[in-house]
Amino acid sequence: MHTSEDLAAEYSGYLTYRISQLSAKLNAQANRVLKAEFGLSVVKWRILVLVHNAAPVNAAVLCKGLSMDAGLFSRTLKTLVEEKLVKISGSKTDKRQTLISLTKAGKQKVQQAAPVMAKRREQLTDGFSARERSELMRMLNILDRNAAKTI
Amino acid sequence: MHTSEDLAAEYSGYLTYRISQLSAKLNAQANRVLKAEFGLSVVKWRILVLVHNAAPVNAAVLCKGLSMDAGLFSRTLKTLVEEKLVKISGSKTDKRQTLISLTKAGKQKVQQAAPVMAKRREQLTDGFSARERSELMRMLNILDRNAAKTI
DNA sequence: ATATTTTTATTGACAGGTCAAGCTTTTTAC
DNA sequence: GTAAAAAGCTTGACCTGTCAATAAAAATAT
Repeated sequence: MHTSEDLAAEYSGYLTYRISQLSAKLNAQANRVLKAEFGLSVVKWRILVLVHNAAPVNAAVLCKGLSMDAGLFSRTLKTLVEEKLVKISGSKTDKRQTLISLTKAGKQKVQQAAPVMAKRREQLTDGFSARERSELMRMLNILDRNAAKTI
Repeated sequence: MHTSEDLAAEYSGYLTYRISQLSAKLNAQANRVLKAEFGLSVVKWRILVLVHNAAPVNAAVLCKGLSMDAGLFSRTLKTLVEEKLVKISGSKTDKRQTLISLTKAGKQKVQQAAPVMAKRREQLTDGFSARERSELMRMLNILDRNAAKTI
């Protein structure tokens, strides 16, 4: 008879599964921190960060930049507007677009959360040398490229 | 004004984001292949593989082995039973448990899909030396451990 | 100029996944 | 031996994320 540890060990050789597990863990954790301390979700946080660095910017640019689904973006943006963290205005040059920027409260939120999230990222690679860190990034790049052409 | 490429490049230094993106990409791809060729999902596939290697086994062991939510597992198992890929029977020794094993059709499905999925995993690390492959696994282990204690 | 195609954004429908409540059975503590 | 706690599983409610359909505006082609 197998124990759950046996099975976990067996499955852990599956790279795709490993990555999926790690991603889920990191995501759940980030969501917990963001919600508890700032009332945010990961999706909201990502949008806020990009808007902070690029405002005023339209939805299509953000969606592509984040590889985010347009529907998810649209709905999340709506709640961010309701929460008065971002504000939108119609573009003069293209009436389809809505230009997005942060409100004062939105900027404050980003400035509060940024150091916490940065620290979290640093802790994640605790024990990595600078060389290993860049090696990891290089490997992720290759995996990403291979994933694009897989099957 | 920023382009979506600018934003993507900017955000790509965020390790957690990179991992999340890669994971989503791999997951979507696996789902496409599994659905198109075998009528499966990733969740179903993972369950089938573990049951194949460990049957007869109960739900709790599989859930822990896959770090899967018990609710999701229960519902997915139900459809696998309806699809006649797995069969369940009550345990003699513990009346709470249901023992899970594959039907003949379930075994066939695993045997058909296994090589396809194995090839996919191999392609993913195309260009990696054996050393790099194990180095990647080592790094993922560290990330996983660090994630456990982060914030 | 006008017709066609593409882009931008929103919406509805649905599958994937999480969380808490509840029920039965087993284990633990006294 | 019985009460309390924990384990195994299911279900309901709910949130996230994906996909297809739609509508308006802009770009392109002829």
